[in-house]
Amino acid sequence: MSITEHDTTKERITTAAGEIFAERGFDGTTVRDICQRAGANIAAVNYYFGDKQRLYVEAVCQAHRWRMEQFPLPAWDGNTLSETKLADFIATFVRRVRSGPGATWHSKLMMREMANPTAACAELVQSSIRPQFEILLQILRELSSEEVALDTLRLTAFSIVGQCLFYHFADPVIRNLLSDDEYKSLDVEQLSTHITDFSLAAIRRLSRAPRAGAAR
Amino acid sequence: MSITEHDTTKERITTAAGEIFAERGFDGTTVRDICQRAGANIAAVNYYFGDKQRLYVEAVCQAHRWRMEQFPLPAWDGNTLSETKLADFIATFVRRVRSGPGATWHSKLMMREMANPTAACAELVQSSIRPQFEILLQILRELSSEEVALDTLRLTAFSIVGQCLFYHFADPVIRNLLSDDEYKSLDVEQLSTHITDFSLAAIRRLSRAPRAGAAR
DNA sequence: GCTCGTTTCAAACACTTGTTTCAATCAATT
DNA sequence: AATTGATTGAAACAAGTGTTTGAAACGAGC
Repeated sequence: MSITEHDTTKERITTAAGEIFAERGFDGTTVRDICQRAGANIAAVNYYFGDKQRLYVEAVCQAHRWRMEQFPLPAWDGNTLSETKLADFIATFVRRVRSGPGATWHSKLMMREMANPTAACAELVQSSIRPQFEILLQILRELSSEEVALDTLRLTAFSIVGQCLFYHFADPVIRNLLSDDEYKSLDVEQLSTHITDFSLAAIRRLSRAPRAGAAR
Repeated sequence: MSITEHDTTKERITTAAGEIFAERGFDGTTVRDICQRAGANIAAVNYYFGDKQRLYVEAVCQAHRWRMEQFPLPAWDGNTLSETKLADFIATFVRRVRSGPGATWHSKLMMREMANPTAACAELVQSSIRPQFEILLQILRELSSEEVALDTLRLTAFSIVGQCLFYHFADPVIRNLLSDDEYKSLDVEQLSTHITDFSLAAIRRLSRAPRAGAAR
C-alpha cells in the first residue's frame, strides 16, 4: 500500500509503479521516476520485470488484489435477506471505488485500465469482474419475480454498477459542479444508502408492473 | 467529423488530432502520426497551433462543439410532460455518449479529458456540463413532490447520469462480459428505454415514500 | 577466507519525441 | 510578369525515453 524501507526492491518498485501509473498513465510515466520513488536503480526494472510493460501489468494486478482484500463482501447465510445482500453489495462496491477522503490510487489505476484497456483488462474481467457480476445477478434474481427476463436483470445490474462507478470516474466533474461543503457531504454512507434506496425502489416497481410505461 | 481533401490544412489537423488523441491519449499520440493522417507537414502544428498542447485543447473544444450540435435536446413547450422531458434527456444523453455502432471518437476524447483533467476540463464543466445538469435538476423537480430536498434531487440526477455514462466508460468490460450477440443487442433505443423506466420507477416510488427503507 | 549466485550501480546505447529552421512553393495583387 | 505574404517541405536539433551493459557490492554456504 505504501512504500517502506522494509520491503524488497521488487515490492517497492511495484508499489511505486502503481502509484505513478495511476497518476500519470502508462505513457506519462517514466521508469526513472518509478525507480527514484522506489529508491532503486533504473536497471532493476529490467532485472525484475523484463520491461516497462510487464511491470505495468504486475502493478495493475497487485493493486486489484489489494483492493479486493481490503474490502471483501460480508459473509451471508441462508437467512440473509436479499435486500440486505443488495445493500451490502452496493456499500462494498462504493467503498472499493471511493474509500477514504478520495479515490485511492488503486481504483485510479483500475479506472485507467478500463478506459485504456491493455492485456491486463481481459484477465481482470475473467478473474474478478465476472464473478462479482454474477453475484449481483443472483441477488437481483432473488429480488425479482420469476418472469423477469435475463436481459432485464442484466440491464438492472448495469444501472446499479453505473451508479456506483459514477462517483469515481466523474469525480473531477462533481468537484467542479458542487460547492466544497456539498462535495464533502458525499460520504460513502450517504451514497450507498441512496443508490440502494433508488435501485430497490425501481426494482420493486418494475417487478410489479414489468413495463412501467414511460411517456414516449 | 471526417477528413476530406476539401478541408483546410488546419481543419484536417484538428480533426486528425481529435481522432488520434481520443484513441491513444495525449502522451500516446505523436505529432508525426497526426500530420501523417492529416496529410500535412510536421511543421504545420507549430505554424497553426504553436505547440502540441494548444492543438490538444483546440481538438477537445471542437469535438465538444460538434457533439452538442449533432445531438441537441428537442424543443419543449409548456404542454410537454415532465416524463417526456426526462425520456428525451436520457435518450439524448445516451445518444451523445453512444451514437452509431460504438462510441465515436468525440465522446472518447471527452471521456479522456474527464479521466485526466487538463485546463480544458474546468471550462467544459462551466460552459456545458453545468447547464445540462441544471436542466436535469429542473425536470426532476417537476417529477418530485415539493418536500424532496435538493440533496436528494442531486443524488437522483447523479444516478441517472451515472447509468448513461456507464455504457461508455465501461464499454471494454461490457464487451468482455457479454457474448457478441448480447453486446450487439444493446442499442441506443433499448438502453434509453431501460434507464428511463428504471429511473422513473425509482423516482415515483421514492417520491411516494421518501424513505423506502432499504434493509440495512 | 573464499566462492558463487544474486543484486545493485553508473554509464552508455539506440531510438523517439516535440520543436525549430530556412529554403521552396503557392496564390493573390499589382 | 513581378512582388509579396502566406503556406508547405525536408532536414536537423536538443532533450528525454526504454533498454542494455559490464563491473562492483553483497551474502549465504562451505
